[in-house]
Amino acid sequence: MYRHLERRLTQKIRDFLQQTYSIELPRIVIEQPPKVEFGEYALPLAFELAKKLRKAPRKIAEEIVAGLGPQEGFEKFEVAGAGYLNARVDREYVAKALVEDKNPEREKVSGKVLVEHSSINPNKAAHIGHLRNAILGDTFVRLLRSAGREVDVQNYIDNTGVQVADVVVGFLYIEKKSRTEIEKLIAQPRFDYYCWDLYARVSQWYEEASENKKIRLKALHEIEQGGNETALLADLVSTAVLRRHLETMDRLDIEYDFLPRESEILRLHFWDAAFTKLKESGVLIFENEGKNAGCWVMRRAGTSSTTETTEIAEEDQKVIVRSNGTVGYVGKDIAYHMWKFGLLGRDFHYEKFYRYPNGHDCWISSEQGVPDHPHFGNVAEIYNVIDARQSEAQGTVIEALRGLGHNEAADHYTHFSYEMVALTPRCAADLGYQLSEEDKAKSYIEVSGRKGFGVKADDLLDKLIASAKAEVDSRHPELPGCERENIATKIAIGALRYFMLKFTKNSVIAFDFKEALSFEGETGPYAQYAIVRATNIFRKGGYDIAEFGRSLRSAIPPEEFKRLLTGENGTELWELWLAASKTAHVIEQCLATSEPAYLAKHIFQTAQLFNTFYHRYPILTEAVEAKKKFLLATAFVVRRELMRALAVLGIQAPPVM
RNA sequence: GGGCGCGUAGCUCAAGCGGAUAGAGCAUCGGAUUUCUAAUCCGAGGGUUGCAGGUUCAAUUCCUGCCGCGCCUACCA
Repeated sequence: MYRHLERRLTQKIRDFLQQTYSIELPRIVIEQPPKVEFGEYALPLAFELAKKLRKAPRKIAEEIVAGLGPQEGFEKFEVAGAGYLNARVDREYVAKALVEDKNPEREKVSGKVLVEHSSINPNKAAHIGHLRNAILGDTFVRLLRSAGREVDVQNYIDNTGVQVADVVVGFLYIEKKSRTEIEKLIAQPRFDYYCWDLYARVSQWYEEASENKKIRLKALHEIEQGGNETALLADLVSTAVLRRHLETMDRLDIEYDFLPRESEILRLHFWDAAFTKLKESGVLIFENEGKNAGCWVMRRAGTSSTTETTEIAEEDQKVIVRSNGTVGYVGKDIAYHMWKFGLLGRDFHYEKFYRYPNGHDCWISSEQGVPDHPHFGNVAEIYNVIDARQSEAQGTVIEALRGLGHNEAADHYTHFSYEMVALTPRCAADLGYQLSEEDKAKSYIEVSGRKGFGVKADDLLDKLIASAKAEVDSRHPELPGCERENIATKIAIGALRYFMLKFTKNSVIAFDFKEALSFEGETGPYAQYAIVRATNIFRKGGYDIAEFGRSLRSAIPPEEFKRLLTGENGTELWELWLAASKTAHVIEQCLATSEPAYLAKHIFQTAQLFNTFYHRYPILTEAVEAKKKFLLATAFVVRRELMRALAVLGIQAPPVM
């Protein structure tokens, strides 16, 4: 509703400026006044116009106010401060629309969106850094879907890289395990934990003797080649770990539609198709001299050519194809992204891989595939949720697309970049790691899978559930065990997802158990609790919520809204209604800036307002029937909007807390 | 060396492409008719927004220079 009125206001001002001054402003800035007493929208446009019109800002604002005339949904316009144009909405109008829950139809944006997130190396358990990626990605998917976009979710699996090779080397050369023994291990719960430790040991083992590193290289080649025992084991291990990753993410209600694997990119020769096009278009250049002699190189993203020649300075070169003819990671990524946009002329084969409890199937790439499958790829727009360290590589892929002449694809390629999750020195010490003096002085320490240094996703989730469970047990001993477990799980997910979303993307999260395990203050459970409180009001009062919602349209006469939402107390209540009206507006803002944190903040603020309201107004004991109805309507609308917004963050409120 | 990002309360973070008195949570201290469950609420203290200039009616925000920190900068993936 808020968003709807804002658009209307923008249009109105545009028309007015055009008619009165024949001025067209490229952008009409609309802000929110610091206090609701000043109105709901503030426009500083008079300051901007002052120079053009050679008049005092205040004077201009006065002219605009005088000339605007009435507008549906608005009460009035006024001049404030040195020349702000403030708009007051018609509170009755907004409240009525909220009660009726009619959403003004938005313009449909067509074209499929592809979001790639998670992309965890399938060689060890997922850790908190992966959680941030997956939660950000999944939330962005939910934001897009709530805005009516059609979205495919992909999780890229690098199953032929060194990291998988390392674990296979560990099984074969350190533990000397047979295939049957490995299969037995896979059948055990949390095979990914086993690999976590083994991976750390292998990394150590490489340091011990240089010939060990040669074994690694041999294993890597065998895996890339395929059709041998090492490759078979790599597939066995990586598939098992991948399955574990899907299970872990499923605990957080994160699902994928398709898992493209590097093994198919290799074996279906995606690179060959891309290589031809890249050579033809001159994106790739064969280097004859210098340290990169014999390689196919391209210009690194962010470096600009100083001369008009095709030569690239050596330090600006990015090797795509090595002198031995093998292609590196970026090259495969270019081919993969050409496929995403339907520009490669090749496709994967597909088969089903994982079925979620709700019946949704997750597909995986394969060499053979099944005849009947959904179509992936060939989309209009893509978002890659990949951490900030990869921004140069991402930029290089975009530049390659541009070089191939696919500017439109490049324009619709978004690197959804975010910063890493690190550990506070205290947290690292709690986990039992020896810290150097240098590390202790740092504000945070980077996690390292290679060193086995980090917090595993499942461990964190287990801890959160246990901690929530203890609280639920003491509060609701009367409930059956499975229900308490259910509630604790919802609270744990709420806490974890909110924790990962409340920071803006480009701030490094210094992870700390105390903060992450907190259920008080700015946390997911705080917002869930507000919803539970609203639910309790209806339950205790003997109302059926759904039925109450249906009866609401006719229950309160419009003039009652006007009366109860004005005056000093009314304005306080109005702030809550106003917050509830902003869901669509905030979602739109999150999408425009690729920043889910705005929605998290908004939910928290709304929950805060609700809790204040809850304390100030005892509803069920309210003697005046009309006022009671209105207060119930307030609780109903806020509850509905909070649930809606939390659902977009992938958080559900439990029935009781 | 070059590129990108960051520096805001004791701590962790906000602040809508420059806007009105820079806001939250945690921590600390002091309070809340035993109520629609306190996973809550109210209040207090705490700031020269790293430093120095510049642009502007207006700078935490933009520009320049310093200081400090992080990441990237492999014929590894």
